[in-house]
Amino acid sequence: MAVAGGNHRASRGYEALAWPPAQARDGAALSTICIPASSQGKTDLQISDTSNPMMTLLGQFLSVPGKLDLSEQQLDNGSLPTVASSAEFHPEPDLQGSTKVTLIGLPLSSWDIKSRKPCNCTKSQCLKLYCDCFANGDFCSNCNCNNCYNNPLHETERFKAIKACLDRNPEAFLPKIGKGKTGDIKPRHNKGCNCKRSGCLKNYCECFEAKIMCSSICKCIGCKNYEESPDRKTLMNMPDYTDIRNNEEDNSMSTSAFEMLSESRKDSQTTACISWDIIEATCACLLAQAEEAEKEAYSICVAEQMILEEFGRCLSQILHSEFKSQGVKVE
DNA sequence: GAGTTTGAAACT
DNA sequence: CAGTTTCAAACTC
Repeated sequence: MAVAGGNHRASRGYEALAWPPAQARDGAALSTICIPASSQGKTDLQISDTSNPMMTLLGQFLSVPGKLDLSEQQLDNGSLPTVASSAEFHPEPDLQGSTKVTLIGLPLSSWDIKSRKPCNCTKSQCLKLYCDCFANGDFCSNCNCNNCYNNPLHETERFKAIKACLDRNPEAFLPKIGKGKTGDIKPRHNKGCNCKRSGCLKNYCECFEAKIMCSSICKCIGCKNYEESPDRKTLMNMPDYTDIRNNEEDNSMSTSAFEMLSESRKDSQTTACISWDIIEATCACLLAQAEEAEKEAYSICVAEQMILEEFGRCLSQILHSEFKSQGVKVE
């Protein structure tokens, strides 16, 4: 997910969105976002400040169950609503362990779901991207990890870790496998791999692991993971690799989950969905701003402005991701 | 199951 | 930004 933070503050679109509005800077209470649960698992947001075009726009884009109420007091004392503890946060019953969307609200591909395995982290506390659970935006569940902080009992630490990851890389939680350039049929790794010794024909290679070819953006050395590679063809003829061949057939029909989602979203205009992890990450960013303001002993007014500005950046990034996934160019 | 290899992520 | 270290998964024996 591309929630803004750190060096990402001058993000594209932020200025154009003109957030926060002037009237929100003079000590007014923070806007409240109420997200009523629905039997279908999602519904439109109810925005308390409907006179605010940004909030209205948010309401059009966000569609999640539960209720998230960001009050001034909560931000002041750091008691942001959390999945585990907040009396004002009512998640769906299957929130944990069965999240089927990524941090930017995209459904997990079949590959993502299939690859969901218990982690074995020992040193990272499951709060770094080394941990697949954390990287996928999930809590650890039925894992074999030690000293795990990637759970509802350590949400403060988890928020901070998410914030730190997003500061380093605003796209840290975006799916690694994307659609590629406009017009491309097959998916490709968004960053490309950097393999040196595996020939990109072992699961060490993220491209190979995702059952896709390496592309021009890969920086691999001695790559054998390309269409006409003899080594790759030999490998594909081995019995254990039937699923890779099937995956290629799927790709050739241009029906990846990612593309299907994009197409369905185009049809539905502005309907979209974000995960709890987006909300968590956004809260983490807001909390960080509140903590910074407190640390610097800023006035409540300034603190509110900082938080609102951060909120605006988060919204900007969420919308950017949304536009990007729908193929809408926003500059 | 233990040890080794690998490359992404994190750090300097 | 490049080089180094850390980390956990993949792999080998």
